[in-house]
Amino acid sequence: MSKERVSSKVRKRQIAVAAFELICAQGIKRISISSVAHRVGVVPSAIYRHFRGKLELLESVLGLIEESLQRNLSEARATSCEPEVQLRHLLFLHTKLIRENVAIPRLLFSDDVQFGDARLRKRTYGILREYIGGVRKILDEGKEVGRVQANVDSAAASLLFIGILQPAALIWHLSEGSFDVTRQIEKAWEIYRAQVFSFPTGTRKNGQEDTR
Amino acid sequence: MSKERVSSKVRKRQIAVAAFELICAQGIKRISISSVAHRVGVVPSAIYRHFRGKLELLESVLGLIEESLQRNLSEARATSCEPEVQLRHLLFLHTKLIRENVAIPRLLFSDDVQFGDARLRKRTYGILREYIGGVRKILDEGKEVGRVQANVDSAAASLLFIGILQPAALIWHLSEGSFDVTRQIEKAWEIYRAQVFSFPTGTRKNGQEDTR
DNA sequence: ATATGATGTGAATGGACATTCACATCAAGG
DNA sequence: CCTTGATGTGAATGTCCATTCACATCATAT
Repeated sequence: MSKERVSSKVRKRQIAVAAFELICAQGIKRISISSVAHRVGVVPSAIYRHFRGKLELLESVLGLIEESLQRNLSEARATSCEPEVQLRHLLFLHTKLIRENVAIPRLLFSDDVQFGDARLRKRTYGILREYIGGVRKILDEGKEVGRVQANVDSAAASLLFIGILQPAALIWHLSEGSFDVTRQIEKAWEIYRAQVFSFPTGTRKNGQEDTR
Repeated sequence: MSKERVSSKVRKRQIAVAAFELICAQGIKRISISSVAHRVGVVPSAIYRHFRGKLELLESVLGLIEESLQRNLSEARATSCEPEVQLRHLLFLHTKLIRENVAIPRLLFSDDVQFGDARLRKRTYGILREYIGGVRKILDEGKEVGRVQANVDSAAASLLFIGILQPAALIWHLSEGSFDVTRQIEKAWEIYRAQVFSFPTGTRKNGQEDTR
């Protein structure tokens, strides 16, 4: 059936990628050992030569997602030393990533992860914490050099950063593409940026806490 | 098996509620006609006296969710005529709702809805649009009376409002409750509020667009 | 009181799926 | 060449599930 035999290391990745792509295309519910095997060009039982079971396969897919997110983080940090530019670029990359790989939110929010094995949940938690931690680091560094408002809570701001995109992506998917996600992100970013970042001159004043 | 016979109208709701509670407790994947029937105290085939199939049942659960969200919206609007207070209260209600009924995000983001029947997807889309529309209305009214910054895009701001809570709820659930969701919401709201709402005096100035 | 329609039951059917196992085939080293 | 371990195959098993159907039972209107 398959063209050739391949070393386990290569097959393992092939299988994980196939599963990832299937989730993108059809959602989590429809991936089965059978469907993944078929996509790789192999018989279902062959999967078990490389994974102990479905759980281990899903863990492997989470690994792929982790890679993508980390890659984005690195790329964003490399673009500029300006925290605002870094974060803006990260938002751009994140938007792109999710548009092209619906599998990511799909899997991360899926039932299998959220209610399935504790191991999957912990793994997912770790991945998200790492990513959000990266965002937070950008903000904290920005604070040090005075580019980020000192009175902004960086933990909260890093999560809210995710909130810029998450609802938009959801609606976008439900609307079957008719919703203008790019515009939404743009406008939401403006709101976010204006509050989180200091102005270049560093002389913005707007009395934050003593008004209520 | 069941204590008594009940009219279809009542049973229908019982069944929908049972399904909703099961989703809360165990996630979507584990609800089956069997499990729902068992929870109601009835035999699986009895479900089909009231619903054409599983799809119709899920639609019915979506109806329950719609009710909750609309109820929150009404209650929030009734608390005050101040848009800021209304929105703050809505955030509070929303937090509470999601903490107590994990089923809501669970179902709305589930595979069954996102990749299942187009009908479910449209229904969900409608529910969310209605809810977000309500938020937007609050913001637009606020603009009219000068309580909301005129240069804020209300469509974007209403979606970002959802973004205050959504990522926090996700992390909270993954962390198995150890994450302090209340504090996160509080801080994120501060960021949001400060940018979206005008100050009581209406004299805030911070040059929005000419800085980059 | 009895006919009728609504509600509930138990058994049965068929499909999808994860997993296992005995066997086949290949690649590489002795 | 031939042994050995890794990779792949096809069939089989057992479980869970949605759905259907013939039959039972109740509620009520006539």
